[in-house]
Amino acid sequence: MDLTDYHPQQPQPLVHHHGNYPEDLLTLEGSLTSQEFKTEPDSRPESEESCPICEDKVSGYHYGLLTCESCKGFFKRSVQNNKRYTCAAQQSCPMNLLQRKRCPSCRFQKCLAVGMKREAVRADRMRGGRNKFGPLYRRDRQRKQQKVYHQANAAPYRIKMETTQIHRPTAPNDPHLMSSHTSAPLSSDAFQQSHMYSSGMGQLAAPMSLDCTMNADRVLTPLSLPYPGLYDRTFPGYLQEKGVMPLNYSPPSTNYMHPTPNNSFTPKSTPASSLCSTPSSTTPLSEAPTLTPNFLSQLLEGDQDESQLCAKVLASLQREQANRGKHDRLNTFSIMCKMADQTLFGLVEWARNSPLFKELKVEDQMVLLQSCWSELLVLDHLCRQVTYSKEGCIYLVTGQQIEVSIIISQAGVTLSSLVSRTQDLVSKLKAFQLDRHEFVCLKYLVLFNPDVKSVQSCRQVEQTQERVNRALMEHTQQSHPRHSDKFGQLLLRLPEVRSISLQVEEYLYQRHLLGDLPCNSLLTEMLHTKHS
DNA sequence: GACTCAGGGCCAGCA
DNA sequence: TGCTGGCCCTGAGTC
Repeated sequence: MDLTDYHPQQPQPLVHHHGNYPEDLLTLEGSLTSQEFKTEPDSRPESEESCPICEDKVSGYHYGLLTCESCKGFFKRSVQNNKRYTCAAQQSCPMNLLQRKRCPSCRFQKCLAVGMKREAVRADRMRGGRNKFGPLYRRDRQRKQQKVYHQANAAPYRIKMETTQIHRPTAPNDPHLMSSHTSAPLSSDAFQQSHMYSSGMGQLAAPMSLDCTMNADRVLTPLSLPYPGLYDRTFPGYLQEKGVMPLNYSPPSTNYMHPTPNNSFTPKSTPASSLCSTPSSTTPLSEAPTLTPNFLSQLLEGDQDESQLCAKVLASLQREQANRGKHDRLNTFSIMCKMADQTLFGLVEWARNSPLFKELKVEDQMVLLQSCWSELLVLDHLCRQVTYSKEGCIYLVTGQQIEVSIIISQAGVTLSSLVSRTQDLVSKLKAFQLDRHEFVCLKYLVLFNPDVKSVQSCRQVEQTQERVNRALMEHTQQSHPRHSDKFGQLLLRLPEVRSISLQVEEYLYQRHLLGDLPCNSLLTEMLHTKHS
């Protein structure tokens, strides 16, 4: 599937799926009865794993993940020869061992979607040696080993969530899960055992055919968290996902309404691709001409593709689920972490691919990213809300919306205030008609922070920040000449972003200390680095 | 220094 | 003729 040519109007699932994704991973059909992920639990050893692209036998780690030899070669040739494929069909061709040759476009897009990395293909074509993804591969292996261990040890503590969902008055195919289900009485399900979910998220989760299990750590974890639900406030998307998107998560395919960037709702469109879609006259994103188009274009270059991120998250969750037994699914908090982790990976990738960022020393790159990762995550969430969310709702990276009022009504004091705080920020940014240029500038301003300790090329960082600052100022002046204060107003929002992000970090760190965070995640590494 | 393993190259087979 | 995919080579990292 060629994402650049993606047609949102096509009647596709919420998240366009690639090839042979299990149908019910992506639809809500039979959510109560088909909660079980149809993919067979995969307990096979790594060597027998199937390629995430074509299901052929995996031959090792290639360009970022375990793939077969054939997809390795295909990906290498495609990148090296700078191939531009076009899909003759609907950019959703099935991809398996027999059909992988039929559509190189969809094959290549699937390679990217599941996480193969262009940058792992060496530009200098040097042979041999190890690549820079060594730690990533190690982490992946550790995670797999952990899964095996987990499967062997966690079973006795599991509490199936389905038992409490069975009685929910939930229309399985109802796309408006959040709104139509959130009013359902909160079952006394295992959610409530969790401080994480105690603020009503279980309720939100339930309608989404939550099939999460309670792992040993969840059951045994003390309920007294210093910041219950903070994560939810700051990452409402993830919060919803934790209920909304268990690994057998099935985005509604039939009636689900995908918002277009102008906040209207269009049935069955794909919001994910719209971030990078051609700006329309009604779209706040990317609509304004700029005084510094080249520089702004440079900033926008390599900006994350929402649809790819979406597909990546789904693919990652699917793989995770496939590697687990059906009684050993990730709990919702783990799913949230997984999503945050994937989003973070995307943000790190975005930064590392940025020409401006590449100019910095690697040490400086690391220090800067370690300093601002949580702010980038918050900004990412805010942008998603400004771009796609319906009034009074929170938009998930998975394309679904959840009513804020429901969260607040069920949440504790801290959570409620945080949700309100985040939503206030969203409202302000919406009022400013924050466009994509401005959003990217804010990300760069956060990233290029010369005040970060131990940055060696402080001057360089400062100059870049000033440059972005100027570009943002000029852009806001041109795009909103009547709103002369917009530039200043946007900058004034950054401290609030910072504040929220710090609370998120604090919350996550507390959960980490309680052993709730998945090991070997980028998220954990970032938290560790900052607290060490 | 041997081993590991991931990226690159080669080339027969195929459409 | 160009693409595919299996096999082998290479060399940085690890033990």
